[in-house]
Amino acid sequence: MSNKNFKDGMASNGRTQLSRYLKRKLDLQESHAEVEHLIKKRTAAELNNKSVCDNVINAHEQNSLDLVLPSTSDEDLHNTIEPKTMILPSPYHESADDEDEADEDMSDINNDNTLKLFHDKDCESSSYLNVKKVYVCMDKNCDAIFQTGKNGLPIRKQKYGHPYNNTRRPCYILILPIQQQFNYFLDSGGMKLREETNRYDGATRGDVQSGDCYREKIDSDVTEECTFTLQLNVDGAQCFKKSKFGFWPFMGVINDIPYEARRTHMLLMSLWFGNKKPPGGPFLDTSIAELKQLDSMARTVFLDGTQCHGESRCDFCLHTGEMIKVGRGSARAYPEATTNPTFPLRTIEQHEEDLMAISILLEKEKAVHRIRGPSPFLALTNFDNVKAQVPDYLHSVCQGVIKCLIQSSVIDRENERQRYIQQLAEKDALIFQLQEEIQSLNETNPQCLAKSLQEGLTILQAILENLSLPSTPQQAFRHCRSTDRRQPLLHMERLDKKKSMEMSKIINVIMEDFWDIIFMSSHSLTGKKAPTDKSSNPPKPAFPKEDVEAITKFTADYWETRHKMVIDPSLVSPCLTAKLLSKHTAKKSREKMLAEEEVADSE
DNA sequence: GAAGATCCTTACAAAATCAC
DNA sequence: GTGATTTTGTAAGGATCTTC
Repeated sequence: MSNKNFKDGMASNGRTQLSRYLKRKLDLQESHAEVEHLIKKRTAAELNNKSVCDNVINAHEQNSLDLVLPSTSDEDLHNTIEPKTMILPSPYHESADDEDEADEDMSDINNDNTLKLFHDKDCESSSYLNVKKVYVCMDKNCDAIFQTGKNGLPIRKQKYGHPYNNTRRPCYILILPIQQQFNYFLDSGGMKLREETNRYDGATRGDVQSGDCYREKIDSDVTEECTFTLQLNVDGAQCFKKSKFGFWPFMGVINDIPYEARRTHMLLMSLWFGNKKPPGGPFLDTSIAELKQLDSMARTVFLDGTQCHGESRCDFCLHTGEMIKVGRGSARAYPEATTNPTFPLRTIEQHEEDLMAISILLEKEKAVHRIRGPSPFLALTNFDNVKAQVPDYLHSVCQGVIKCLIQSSVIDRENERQRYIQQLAEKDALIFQLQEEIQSLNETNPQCLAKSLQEGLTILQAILENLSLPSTPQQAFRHCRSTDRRQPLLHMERLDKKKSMEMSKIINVIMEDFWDIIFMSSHSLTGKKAPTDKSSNPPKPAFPKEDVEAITKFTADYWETRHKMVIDPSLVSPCLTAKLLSKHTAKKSREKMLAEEEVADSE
């Protein structure tokens, strides 16, 4: 900000920084007397530097505006009056001494009585960085500014709004001095950083400095070599997940320095903390009532327009939009225009005409081309209310087109999923039908499956007696039944390899006859969890104890009758374990093979 | 009947638990 | 503490089935 411009802004009568709207009114002599009166009052207040309240520029979700601020050189800064904060003129400023008179002036511009409630004395001042703190009513539906006492804290009994409750976490706005931050930036070599980026070659595309709008500003007469431009950004965030309290920083990013420097030299202009969205506040000419309607679009509040889904919401043209039915309600849509040219583009001249029309209507609630009143940003020098706006990336793109595309994709996926679910249900029905057939067959031929091992061994006995192979366990079983048990027996605690294999084969045959691979692969001998099983899965259930005892008894009987040996029952256990292991391995092998086939099919 | 694929059996190792 | 037991995994080889 140049020293000259800054001084002009600080010490002039304020007319040069009036909004175009007010200047226009001045030119047309519609309200010449009242405006002059206002200017006179405000200028006095500014020179006394008693208030910074008008400097608070609250924006709302994900809005970005471009404005041009004349800069000061390093040298100029030392000659500049060191204000506590940078003063941007506002028609709402008033001194605390002539409160009543100022209230009348404010009411001429904005009928919102809430604006009358704020005075500089209602700020809590900080000794560090000259931060001002403005307390706002914590009530959800009230944006009244709390009057503060001598200690800087809100007094309990408030003239307007609700009484201050010091047991509740307060809502407040921190107003940080922009000028002081800007000085720090310049003291840190800001001018040098600017010179580094002032080498646009006309061909290389960048994020900001190669933009047409930016180049137009830079190449125009309104800027000087030491001019800095800013992007204004604001968005809100919760302090932590599920917190009712959030904070909304209003920040300025200096365009005219390298990207990394932009991130390290951001200007924090104001900070809202509270359990609700930030009020337009006494610093802006937006009514509190309209602010209550604000649900997402800060841009509309701070530029004083309708909401994003309102009529003529496009920031760049006068497309009014069309109402379409959505569900049980309706919504405004902006279909692609088929005519060419489509709709006239917005211009600053048309914007001023709209503001004039509004002033004639004197009805704040009626919007003209979605404009309800002059934007407070118009008070900024060289601020183009139309060109300064950039597309609302968050709401127009992320929550607009992209959201629709994602939803469309999700719907396709959901339809596909429903088809698969239906096919799966048909397969399940088929399986259920086959199971019923199997059950029916079992019932008509009960000898196919035994209900217990004991019952099965009885059936097995009947079958074995019809076989003639002496080496089979079946015949051995028959043999063991017919052998004279009075012969002397040999007690065996270990078996040689040949007999061990024979025992394994006998047990394999018995188990194969009575259980399928699913049952055997899903049971272990004892039901204990495998030491090598690191998963959290439960251990396999134990094999039925009575069945183990039956097999052991049968094997012992067989050995006794076949080989005239009394075997140690513990010799049977490894054979059972080995069989269960083989089925387990086989099942795993099949599953692995199927998985590989599925992978191959999918590829 | 030969060749290949698939399944089963066996041996061995690792790790944890249990009984002594 | 030590050895036995149990469970699981891997690898190798054999048995069985399928195809030609």
